[in-house]
Amino acid sequence: MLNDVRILIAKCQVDYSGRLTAHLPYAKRLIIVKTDGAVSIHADDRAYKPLNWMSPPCRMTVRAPESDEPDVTEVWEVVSATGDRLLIAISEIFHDHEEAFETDPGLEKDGVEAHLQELLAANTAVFGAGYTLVQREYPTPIGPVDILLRAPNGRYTAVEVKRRGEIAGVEQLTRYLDLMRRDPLLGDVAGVFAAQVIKPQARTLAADRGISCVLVDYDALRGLDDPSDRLF
Amino acid sequence: MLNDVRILIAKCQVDYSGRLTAHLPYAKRLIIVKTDGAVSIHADDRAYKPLNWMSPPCRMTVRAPESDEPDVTEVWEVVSATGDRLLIAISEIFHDHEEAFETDPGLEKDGVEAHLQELLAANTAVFGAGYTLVQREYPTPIGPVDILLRAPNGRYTAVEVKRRGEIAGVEQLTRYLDLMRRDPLLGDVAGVFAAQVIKPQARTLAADRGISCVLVDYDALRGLDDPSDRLF
DNA sequence: GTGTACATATCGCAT
DNA sequence: ATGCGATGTGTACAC
Repeated sequence: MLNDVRILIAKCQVDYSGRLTAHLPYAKRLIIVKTDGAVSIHADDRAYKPLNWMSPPCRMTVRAPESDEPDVTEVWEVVSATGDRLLIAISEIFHDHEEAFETDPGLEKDGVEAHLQELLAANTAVFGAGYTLVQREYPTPIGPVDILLRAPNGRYTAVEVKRRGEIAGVEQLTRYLDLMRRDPLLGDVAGVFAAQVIKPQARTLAADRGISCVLVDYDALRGLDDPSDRLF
Repeated sequence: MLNDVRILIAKCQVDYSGRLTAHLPYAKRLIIVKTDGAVSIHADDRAYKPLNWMSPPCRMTVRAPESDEPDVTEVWEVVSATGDRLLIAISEIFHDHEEAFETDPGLEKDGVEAHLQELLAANTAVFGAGYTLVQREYPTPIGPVDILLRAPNGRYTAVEVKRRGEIAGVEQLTRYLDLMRRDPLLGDVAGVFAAQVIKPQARTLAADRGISCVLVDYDALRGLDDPSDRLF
């Protein structure tokens, strides 16, 4: 573990070889070395994504330039355990800064799929009157079904929960249904695709597979779950 | 378009609301503002991924702190066209630097799926003797089939190309086959799943669907395509 | 370690 | 804009 984050602005050339090979010709770029060992090389665009990088765990060594690298002042070689290699040839440094950081108190999130699943499991009436919760994360050999319900008439119902409903989610639920329907204890399991927004293609595919769709209003559901929220 | 990239190390608190809501309590962090408008807030770990960010297009305004923010020196508000909002309250600046960049000459990649597809289309013998290329990116209503071949016996063969063969790729090919087989001009199209590595689950699913698998050796194929490469 | 699914995924291309 | 597929996806979690 390094102590400091290093921020370097330098003219550099970069070569990566690993899952693919990639090359960056000489140009001025921002290079960040984090305390977890991660190295990233940024242009002034591409949002937060670097042009090239090495993820930890990896190890960096610095060597002097070879004789055929006239303008290079130093070469960084970053190697990962899987054999990925990042070579950074540095020829001119414009800015160089190191800074110590404490452990970050961390990010608090709200509104991800897990929260949606919790709220739906606690409010099964969303799926129709009389539906009862059997289990969340009901296990199948190819992955867990988000929510398993039982309809008033006794039929099991598998619910796939997504923030945004797209084709892949319908495919996922279809695989679960195929498997569960082979289990005589479950019988002819019904499928429900629940999401905050459902794209037309996903809706069409679901209809074609006999899967019904439920649109979820996250804020309303949270309100049902905790009416005091409405005061704010 | 801003002129400079700004690198700021500061104690800050961050609130994001958009696709989800997220909160970061006060701590020292690295803040980068790129010339494309992107803002990212980094801890000293998590590889190249920021704790919080705003992607362009977005607009940043800076305002003075409210009276109930005693230690705050300034507040950045970053808003995107879709209504996503990032609030950064800055209370102590440790480092602040701006640097101008030129347009980056850009990244050259080799070994991505497109190259694999090119090589396979140019070397149809990989699929068996006598196979001929009908079309690359053969269009269907739900997306293009990577390669369409014709077998020596006249049967059409749809090839899905992946660098790494996983279940999703088999599902994708299955959807294409379902659709193509409805077209009387194509008839009973065969399916081939071609990848550099194929995971056991994907292989099993493919077998279950009557799809055959072809392992591709990228380097050998490139050698076939351009024998001069072997000299290097 | 493998398999599976989520992510503020991001990114690029075609319609 | 939306849809669709690729990504050096990265990351967490279960088996």
